[in-house]
Amino acid sequence: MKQDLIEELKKIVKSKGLKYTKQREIVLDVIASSNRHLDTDEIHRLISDNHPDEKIGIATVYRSLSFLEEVGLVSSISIGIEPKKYELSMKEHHDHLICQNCGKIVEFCDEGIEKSQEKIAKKMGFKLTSHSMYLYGICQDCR
Amino acid sequence: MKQDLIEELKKIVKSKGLKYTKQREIVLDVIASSNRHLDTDEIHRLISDNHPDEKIGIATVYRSLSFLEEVGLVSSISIGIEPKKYELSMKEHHDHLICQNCGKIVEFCDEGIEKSQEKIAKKMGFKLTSHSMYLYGICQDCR
DNA sequence: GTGGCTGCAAATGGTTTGCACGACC
DNA sequence: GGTCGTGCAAACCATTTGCAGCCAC
Repeated sequence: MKQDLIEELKKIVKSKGLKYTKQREIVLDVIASSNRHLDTDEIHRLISDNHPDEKIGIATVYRSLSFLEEVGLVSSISIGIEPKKYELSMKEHHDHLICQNCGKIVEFCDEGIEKSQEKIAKKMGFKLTSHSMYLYGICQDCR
Repeated sequence: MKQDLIEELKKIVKSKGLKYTKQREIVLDVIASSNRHLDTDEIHRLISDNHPDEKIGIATVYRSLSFLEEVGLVSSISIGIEPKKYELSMKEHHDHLICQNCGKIVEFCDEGIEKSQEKIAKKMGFKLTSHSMYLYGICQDCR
């Protein structure tokens, strides 16, 4: 599955007449390998940890993240005072529950909600392409 | 309703032993008066427009926004490269359908989805306070 | 070979902070 | 009167950018 992502990246890069680089692959790999949402700093740190042989400048991390987000492989979001966090966007679809106190993000997927969304879109004459949903609240640990 | 917010703000401020100031009221008022999500710049600009008599430094805008967010009167979010945007968190709830072609935004509210959200939150141990949902697609006129 | 990409360091610009004055309780 | 809040400008710092060398194609 991580391999699929890399193939996807290669395809995108080629179709745009751009270059495939180890750096872009590593940034994507780090995000794909994490089961959490990562902020820029964590991503940079994880690269040093997981790929000690490679040296990737912070500027390249930023450039890669922008690139990956622009082509739709990753997406980012920032809630309240939390720093911007990145995650894979091709990951099986999911929505988010966010604790307003500790910033914890829990992912979930609900068939019923997906169906309702389609129904509403149709009623309004929209052809849906994607969506994002964020539920805010206080998690068990913070109450 | 805007009056209710101001009362709420006065109560919060008093309960914390802090001071009630015109500036905090104006920042809250500007956000409450808008039907869109506003970024910091727009908020600062709107203050100059709607309250030409008052001069509020940008630093105060930031401090007021942090304060209002901290006490839960407003909330902020940033998705992708979009700048951080603020909105009332107590506002009557609604969701959004956005046309990716012409930018049209249609608001709606669906009872079924709200119910499903509550159900999920409960299952995950969250106490919900609010949520935001954005459906992206192409509207009838643009097809 | 050539254009895009990287690393470095400098520049940028949005956000925060220190301080003295003014406003609120 | 004593604090807290504000305005201003300087400080900060995460992010972006310019440039020379490097690498993928």
